[in-house]
Amino acid sequence: MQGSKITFNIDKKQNFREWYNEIIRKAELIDDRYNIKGLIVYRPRAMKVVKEIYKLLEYELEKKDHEPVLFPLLIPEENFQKEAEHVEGFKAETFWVTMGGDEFLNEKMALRPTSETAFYFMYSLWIRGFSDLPLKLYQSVSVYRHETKATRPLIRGREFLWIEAHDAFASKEEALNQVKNDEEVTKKVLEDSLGLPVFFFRRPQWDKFKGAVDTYAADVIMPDGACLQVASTHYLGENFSRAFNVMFTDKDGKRKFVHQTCYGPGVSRILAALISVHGDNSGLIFPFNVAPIQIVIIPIPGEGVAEYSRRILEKLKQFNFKAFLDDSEDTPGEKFYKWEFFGAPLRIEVGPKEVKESKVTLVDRLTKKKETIELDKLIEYINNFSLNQIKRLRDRAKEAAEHFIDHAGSIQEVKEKIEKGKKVIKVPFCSLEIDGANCAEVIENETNLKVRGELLGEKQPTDEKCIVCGKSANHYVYLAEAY
RNA sequence: GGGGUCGUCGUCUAGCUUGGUCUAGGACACCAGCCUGGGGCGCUGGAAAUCUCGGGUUCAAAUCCCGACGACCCCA
Repeated sequence: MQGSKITFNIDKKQNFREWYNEIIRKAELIDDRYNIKGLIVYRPRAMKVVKEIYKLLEYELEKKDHEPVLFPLLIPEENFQKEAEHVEGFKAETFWVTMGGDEFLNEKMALRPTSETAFYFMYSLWIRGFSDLPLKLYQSVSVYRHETKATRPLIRGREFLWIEAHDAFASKEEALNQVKNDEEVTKKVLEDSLGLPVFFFRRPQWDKFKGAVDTYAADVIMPDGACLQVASTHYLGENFSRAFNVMFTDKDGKRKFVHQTCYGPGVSRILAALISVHGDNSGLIFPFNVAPIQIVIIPIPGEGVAEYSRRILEKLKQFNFKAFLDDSEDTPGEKFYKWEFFGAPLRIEVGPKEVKESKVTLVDRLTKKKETIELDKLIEYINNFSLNQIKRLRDRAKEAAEHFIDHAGSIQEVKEKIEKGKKVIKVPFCSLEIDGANCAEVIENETNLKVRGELLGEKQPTDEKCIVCGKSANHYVYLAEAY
């Protein structure tokens, strides 16, 4: 692994898919040579980031009163079939365990594609009275879906990592409020900590989670302008509590069904977005706070350099920075290229000059600008850098996303905007209820774009017409390609 | 769901059309030794592939045929 020479020369803007396919393998993030379709190995460089992403999400969820649990991987068919719409939605892509040794099982068991039917079976046992509510639990696990479409590493796999939070409330209002809560968690982690701008939509009825009343979802705009759904939150109403008989005795003494929500941020996909949005033609760029190696020290051989660089490494470790001293036999130039490719946000160069003057030379991965400072100022500099770098990454990502966004007042105009390279187009639209499905289909046939939904918290049209049927428009919806 | 391209050392590949000369060639990476060192791709030597798997045709298969598995691309 040491000293491996990387030749990487793919233009991200021109050829994003190829860029992505190459970088995830060459940067040793994943290995998709595992011999089952759609299952990949997460290598250390990816797994370290995955753990950081989990940490951020779990921290925010727990701040909002969620507690961790771990449910079994297997769900008995009996549970699975309780909510009719849910089974319909998932049965085509569920893996089933049918045998134990040589014996066929009496009842087959599903490899969880999602865990509503595992959680709510237990919720019916746990929830008695209003004092048991709200119940807010989450688990950090992998789920399994027998994807029939083409799989794509980290983006669409038959196994992927996520968190699923399952919340039960006494009232509809509290449940609906949880959706806003989930939006906040998503934005806090994705935008504030990871620098990934998200668009939080209410999805149309024809595109909702099977079994939900309403689905809300966060999309990240990828470098090719297509949307990647990185988290979704579902208002389940009483659909599942009725199916699983999850009831409580309210303050008025009456037995009532709980109101539920569930929230699923997709960690695999968040990683895919992180790689895609921040990387450039020289390789990966990680935000400082989640980088597997935050600071790499490259010695330029000379009098006292080895010892000086070891001293710096020790100091950085003392301050809990993830630092690495590359004292391999490669030439400094080779190391520069290598660590830029691997996305280390900050590089320290130390050579004879620095040793003599008690200084260090720092290079920012993002701008590649060099700066030499006093060794004494190093920690202060890094603290500053970590705050500052995420801001710059976020601004840069926002700019890249906005570049794709536009609006239109007719299908013709949508087509013109597409011609001009726009990929996410806001239009007035009749209805997100099932009666709008026909218009969505027309749009998809004409433009290849899907209706992603209405942006939460955005002003909706007052006297505009749907661009397809001409009926009065109730929503501004965003049209985009989707992963 | 439909169509297409492809699978040879760790990686990228040559060979496949016209089966035998392939005991499978190269480059990069790897290992050993040298050299060098502030933006990489110097030297010498070494190890590394029963050609994705299963079947078939043949005296003979990386090469031809069938199937499976896997990867990528395009369309719905």
